[in-house]
Amino acid sequence: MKDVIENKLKLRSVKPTAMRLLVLQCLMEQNRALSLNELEALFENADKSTIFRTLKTFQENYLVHRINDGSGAIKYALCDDDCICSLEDNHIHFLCTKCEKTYCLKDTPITTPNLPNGFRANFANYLIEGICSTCT
Amino acid sequence: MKDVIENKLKLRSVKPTAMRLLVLQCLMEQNRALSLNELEALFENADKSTIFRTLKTFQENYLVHRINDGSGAIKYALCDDDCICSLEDNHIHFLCTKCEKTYCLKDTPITTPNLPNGFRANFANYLIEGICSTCT
DNA sequence: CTAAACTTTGCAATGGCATTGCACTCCTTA
DNA sequence: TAAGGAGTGCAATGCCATTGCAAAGTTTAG
Ligand SMILES: [Mn+2]
Ligand SMILES: [Mn+2]
Ligand SMILES: [Zn+2]
Ligand SMILES: [Zn+2]
Repeated sequence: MKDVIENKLKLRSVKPTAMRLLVLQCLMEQNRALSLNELEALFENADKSTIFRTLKTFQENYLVHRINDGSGAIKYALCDDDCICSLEDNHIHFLCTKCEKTYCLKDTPITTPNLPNGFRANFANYLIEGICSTCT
Repeated sequence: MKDVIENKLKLRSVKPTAMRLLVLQCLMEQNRALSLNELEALFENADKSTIFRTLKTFQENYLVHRINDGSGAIKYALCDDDCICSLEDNHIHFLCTKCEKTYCLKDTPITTPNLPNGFRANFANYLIEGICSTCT
């Protein structure tokens, strides 16, 4: 288990510090997107800015992607191993308005529409709000 | 011109105060989504909280919809006259990363994907980032 | 092995934006 | 004409993201 986590870091050339291992493990265990505050709450004695910088490092090295779900706080979720956060890697995110949890719907790829003339797309953030399967 | 604006308000049963007429006119003239700060800057001597409450009233009466474009500030844009801000009224928004302007792509309706079992959609926010036609 | 150089962490600000309390003004109505 | 209600301005407040700085930990050259 710890090996899997360390490998994920090594794969992206990120040095495995204690904090990084913990945060990465957390993100792997929860299969959903977490906010900075949610992550902080899961640890008790870790500083928020350290977690913030951990996530920033992760993000810069394609270990996580950030999700703007309109909840006021940015959510972070694990990237796939081959993710480079390109337009092709973007996928739909779902925010349940009941349990307030945000999920990556990686099996539901984003279909980029035909844009008006002269518009070019680099990144897509497709967020669907509704009721999730456990809250139905 | 002023008639058109007043009619828009009457259509939604919103009393036409001076501020409301001004804000609505502003939103009609710019054909794009504006943030609270952008609107405030366009007026000089209007209070931000008044504009905020004006937009809130507009939003509650389907005169404007709010757009989360990840820029840090919520953007507001005019609704169509028959809009009730339902899932069917949701449309794609485009943020140009060069000029920082956000546009409603009302001609580019959102295709709601098939969600996993048990997930139900109520609202969609589909944001595309890229370069707009005037910045190309 | 040891000291300098670099990285990571913790703590305490800072800054931006949304939102609200309160008093004042303005408008409507009995 | 006075009372009630709606709209406005100003000044807070709160939340979240982000950063400066110094301490602690790690790596590397000598
Ligand atoms: Mn995701
Ligand atoms: Mn729009
Ligand atoms: Zn749920
Ligand atoms: Zn542009």
